[in-house]
Amino acid sequence: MLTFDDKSVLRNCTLFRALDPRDLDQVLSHSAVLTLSRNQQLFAQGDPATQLFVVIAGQIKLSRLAPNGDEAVVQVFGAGDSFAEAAMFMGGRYPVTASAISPSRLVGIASARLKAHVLERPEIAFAMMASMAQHLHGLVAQIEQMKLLTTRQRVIRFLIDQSGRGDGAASFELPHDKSLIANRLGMTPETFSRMLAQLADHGVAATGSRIRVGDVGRLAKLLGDC
Amino acid sequence: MLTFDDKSVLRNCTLFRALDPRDLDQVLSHSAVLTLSRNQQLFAQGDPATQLFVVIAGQIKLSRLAPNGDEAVVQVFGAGDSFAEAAMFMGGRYPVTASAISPSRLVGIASARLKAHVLERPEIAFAMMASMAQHLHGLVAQIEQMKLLTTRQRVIRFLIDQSGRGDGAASFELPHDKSLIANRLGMTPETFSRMLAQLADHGVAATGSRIRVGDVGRLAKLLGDC
DNA sequence: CGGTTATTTGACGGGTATCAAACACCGTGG
DNA sequence: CCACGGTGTTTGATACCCGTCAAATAACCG
Repeated sequence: MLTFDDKSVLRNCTLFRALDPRDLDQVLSHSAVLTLSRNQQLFAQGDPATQLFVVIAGQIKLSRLAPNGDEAVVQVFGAGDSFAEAAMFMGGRYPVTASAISPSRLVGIASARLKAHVLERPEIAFAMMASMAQHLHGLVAQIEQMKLLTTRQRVIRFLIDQSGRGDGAASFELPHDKSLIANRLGMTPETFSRMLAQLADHGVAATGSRIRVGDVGRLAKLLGDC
Repeated sequence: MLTFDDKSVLRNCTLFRALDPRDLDQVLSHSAVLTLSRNQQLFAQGDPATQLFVVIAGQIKLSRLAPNGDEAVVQVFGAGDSFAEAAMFMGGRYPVTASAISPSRLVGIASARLKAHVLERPEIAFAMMASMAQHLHGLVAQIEQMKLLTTRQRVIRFLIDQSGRGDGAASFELPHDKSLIANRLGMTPETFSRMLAQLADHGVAATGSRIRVGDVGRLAKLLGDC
């Protein structure tokens, strides 16, 4: 059942922000709330796609699995993010596997129901398309990164992104396990660890999952040099 | 001006296939036809995004440019494909650069106009979302490739894809310059050339842009081995 | 506290990028 | 028809980044 806090997240999430409360209630009237423990799978690549999801709390990772067991993390979503909007148009199969990387709470919305709503209220379609556009942009950025940045540059860029600032000092927690971050950045955990160690010479101190950057601007300059 | 042949392409393209002819005419009533010569740019990364496009003939590449001039090709579209649907929801800026890699003909459709149509006919929104979903899937597949396949595997997979078959012999033309293909696959032209040369031992003969594969199934098996 | 999982560190080898030069291809103009 | 410049492709030699394997250490959790 949706709590009051749940609704507050949903009212402000990217996908539903533009909807008026009445429409939102309509959409949510038959939604299911799900709770996942760490590492629990939500759906697997190839499963029939019947719902899209909005994260209320926790973190969900979308990944693809190779026959040999290797995993490629495609995206990670947190509170307020929605995913699998595309699924309802992809011939009914999820193209990725989704699992929780921390205890999570989310709502699942039946695609069929949502389709019906779109026909009545096209504004919902705009919200979905905006959300999909954002995902597209994220994937494009990722491809760009992998194609024209070295591992060191990707790590630097990741740190700058996480710092949320353009210059000065910063301190923050890594959003999840280092090995998962390494995967997201397209490198091995070993390499990620080494890069982090190297950056100590440039004002980056890592103690556990806490990162302290002396000067973000200096990192940005380092990015340019190569 | 739209010729009869142009319309025939548009009627069958992924984006408009589901539309009834009357709606299509409506949508196209204020569209612009564009002709681009090889290497001519359609729009640049950062330009205000006012239109989406459908390719009638030729090929368009979407790429991102690094400050140092390096280029990352993100996708290549041919006749019947549409692109930049997402732009109308991305704050008004194209996130990539688009240019023709062969003489091309395309229609540009004003996003504002299309938005208005969606409000009247939500079915159009479904078509757009389906198209965006396909793009999403393509990008996910690309990320997966780069993350868990070696250069050789990517070349093999590319050849299998191009062959359009699952087994037996095949012969086909490469869709464009080898250096562009190399970029798409995330490797240098030199490496691509060498990989192709290596594959001669496995029934792949390349003479110019014509590829002859002795047995596609054998290639698929090779993919699995590593 | 013990056992499991993450992370670090080291040594090593191979796969790719890089640089450089030779070569093929193609449309142009003489 | 051939010479010619430009572009694209191939081939070779070299360097080095990064993945792999292995072991030690640290962090985590019941």
